[in-house]
Amino acid sequence: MAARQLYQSFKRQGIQQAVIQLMCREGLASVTMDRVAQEAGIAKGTIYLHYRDKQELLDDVKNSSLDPMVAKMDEIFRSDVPADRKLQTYSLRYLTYFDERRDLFRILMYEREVTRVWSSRYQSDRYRHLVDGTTRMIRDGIKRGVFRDVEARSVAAMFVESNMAIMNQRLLTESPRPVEDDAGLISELFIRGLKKRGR
Amino acid sequence: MAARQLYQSFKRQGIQQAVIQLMCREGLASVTMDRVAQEAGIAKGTIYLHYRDKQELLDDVKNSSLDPMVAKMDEIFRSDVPADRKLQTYSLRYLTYFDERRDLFRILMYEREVTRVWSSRYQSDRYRHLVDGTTRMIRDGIKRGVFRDVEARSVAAMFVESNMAIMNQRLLTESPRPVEDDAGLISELFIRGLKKRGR
Amino acid sequence: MAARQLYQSFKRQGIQQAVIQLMCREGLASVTMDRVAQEAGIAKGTIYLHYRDKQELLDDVKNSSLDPMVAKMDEIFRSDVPADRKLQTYSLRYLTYFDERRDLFRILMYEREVTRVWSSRYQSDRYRHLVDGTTRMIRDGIKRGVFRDVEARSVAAMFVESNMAIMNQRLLTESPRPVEDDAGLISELFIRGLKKRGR
Amino acid sequence: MAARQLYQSFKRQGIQQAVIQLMCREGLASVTMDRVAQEAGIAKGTIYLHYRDKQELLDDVKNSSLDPMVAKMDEIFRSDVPADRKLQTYSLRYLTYFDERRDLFRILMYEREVTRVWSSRYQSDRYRHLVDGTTRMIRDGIKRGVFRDVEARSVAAMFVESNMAIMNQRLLTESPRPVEDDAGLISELFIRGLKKRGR
DNA sequence: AATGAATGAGGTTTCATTCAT
DNA sequence: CATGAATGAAACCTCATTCAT
Repeated sequence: MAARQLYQSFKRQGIQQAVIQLMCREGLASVTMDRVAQEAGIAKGTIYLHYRDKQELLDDVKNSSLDPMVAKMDEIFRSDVPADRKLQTYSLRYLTYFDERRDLFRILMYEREVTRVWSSRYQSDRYRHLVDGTTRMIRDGIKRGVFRDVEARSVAAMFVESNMAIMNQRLLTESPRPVEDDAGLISELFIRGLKKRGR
Repeated sequence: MAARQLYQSFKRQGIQQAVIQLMCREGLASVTMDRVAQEAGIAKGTIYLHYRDKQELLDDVKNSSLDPMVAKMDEIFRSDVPADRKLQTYSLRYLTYFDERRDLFRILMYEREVTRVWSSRYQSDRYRHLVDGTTRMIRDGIKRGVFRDVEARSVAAMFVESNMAIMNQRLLTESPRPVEDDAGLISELFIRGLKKRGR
Repeated sequence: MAARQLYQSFKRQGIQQAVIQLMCREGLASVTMDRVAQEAGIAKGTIYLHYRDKQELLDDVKNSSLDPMVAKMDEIFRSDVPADRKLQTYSLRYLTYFDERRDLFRILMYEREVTRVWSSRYQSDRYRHLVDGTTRMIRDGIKRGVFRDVEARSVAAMFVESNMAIMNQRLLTESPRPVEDDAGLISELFIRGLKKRGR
Repeated sequence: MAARQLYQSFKRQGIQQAVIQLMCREGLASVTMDRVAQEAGIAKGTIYLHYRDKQELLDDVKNSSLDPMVAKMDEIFRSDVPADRKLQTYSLRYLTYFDERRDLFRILMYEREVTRVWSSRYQSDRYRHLVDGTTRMIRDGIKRGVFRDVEARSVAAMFVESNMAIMNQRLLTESPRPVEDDAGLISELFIRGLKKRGR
């Protein structure tokens, strides 16, 4: 049984890899079930043994590409450091994650044909999860007197989006400046903005 | 001559309306050239007298929906008020614009099939235009001693994206709180973050 | 009345010219009624005042391009010189005619898209006319004892086609040899082939 | 493997047959991918498993109809008989080939809409191949003293085209005379024309 | 006589999905 | 489990022709 699961998982990974290769090499327009099967070295019908339909496959690729990032952020949320330190770490790890997968995400996010794959990030569980974690983080900062009293959820959304903004700018820049600089810029701005007056 | 232009423009509006109706009612997947023609009450071929192809039509819908917003922001950039005041006005007008077209944009931005219509907003002229204007605004604030010395372009990107973030949150919320509250939140955060120390 | 006719004829020439320009410049695929009207500087509907439909227009272009050639050959048929001399003149004038319109006919005859315009040359009146004239010419030669007794019509067909063959070879050759050489080759071959034994 | 190939070939033949049936019965205008599929009793999409596009299908029909003829002529070129005898055999076999497929070629060659299928025969490999073979044949005849010294290539082109001319005349004639007569006429003409003087 | 906007039938091609082997 | 040939709905686009002005 466990063996079965493992095998399934292994097969799915091969198919996902094929999709990613194809997307990176030729754009989403080339990601047809035919081409995916060909690239994965299996028959077209076999894909349907692992995925109900194409959408499920693409969603799986999406999730597999971003879940590790969310896990990394979760680690930060759970870590035992001051809230302002967490903000700094979040920005640094977030930007670094996309930096290390530049080739994949540059295509995933900007190729015109790809965009449709992504359901709006704003209503996605993943986005909400990041905002939720950040919200708790900020509330914790407020409770501990590190931050002043603000509407935590809205600020969290802005923080998450600001990191996205810079991540996007970096992906679009041929040679972005050191990741530490950008991460520092974001976190400093928010830390200042959240600082209690007179402190 | 002018009459011809006017007529053309009138016809194009009718087609755009058909696209918007269709998108709102049934999602972008239903926006086929056949359906658009049917909805507009004209023949399929007639659309092609006004638009070279489907992409051009969709782009036109996109532009017609957002250009007025950009124009509004431009007014702010050109206005003669202090930079911090401009930030406040930007947020208020920006959020209000989308509030007033909730029905259109809720669908334009979240229907899975629609997304592809939008070339990535991060590399679009419109996005760049907003960031450019905001950058000049911030630089002006720095020069006049209203803001401390920061990397204006990055902060501008964050400000623009933060407004997008809140706009998105509002669209997704059934009954969002007063637009003034959210606008105030964003601008206050950035004004604080940009304030000169000791001031 | 005569003025009306003249005007009609003038208009038709303009349209024909447009077709020829278009075919030479962009290939038959670009010869749509829209483009023809545009090229001729008139409205699309106006073409239909002069031609029942597109086929009639194309046929007119075809005829206008080849009728002068047939007329030239007719002159030869009617001329008062020995049959063998006529064969020589036919070849020379025929090849020269196409030489002088190389640009037009190279496209008219070899561009894949153009071919369909031509109804088979073998059943065309023009082809038959040439074969008929040549047949009479050969029969005359036989009657006058210049040629031996052969099935005139078949030989005529071969002669006409042989001239076509060489014409085609010349059109396809970048720098064909002197037209006199090729014309001489054809006529000499047939004159020999038709010569009475022992002569 | 061999079985797969055989099956593919079998399927393609079915599709070709459908095209031919359709062309013969209703003209090329009726040869749409829809009708072909219907006639072949398969789905439209299935055709595209065998042919990249319509052009490839039509080319295949063309080639399959004419390749056997070229093969027959090649046999003659390779045979070990005197050059003048080869000319006779060429004409006889050539005319016979088209006689036996009268129904197909009468439509393939004269239906107005069909013509476009044929890229100009003058620049086609097939035409060149025939002219090449005939050229070698004539050169051989010259070398062996059967023919006088002529520009072999031009004469070959004329011979090939003359056979075409008669073939065409026969297709257009309801009841052509015996094929031996026409074949004899052509070969005799050329043999005489190529004969060394005084022989 | 001239215009040119409107028509809409008709064409080619793609590709996710199924199912018999 | 795996295969891959077959399907057929559906999409986009063209362009000859008409007709009200």
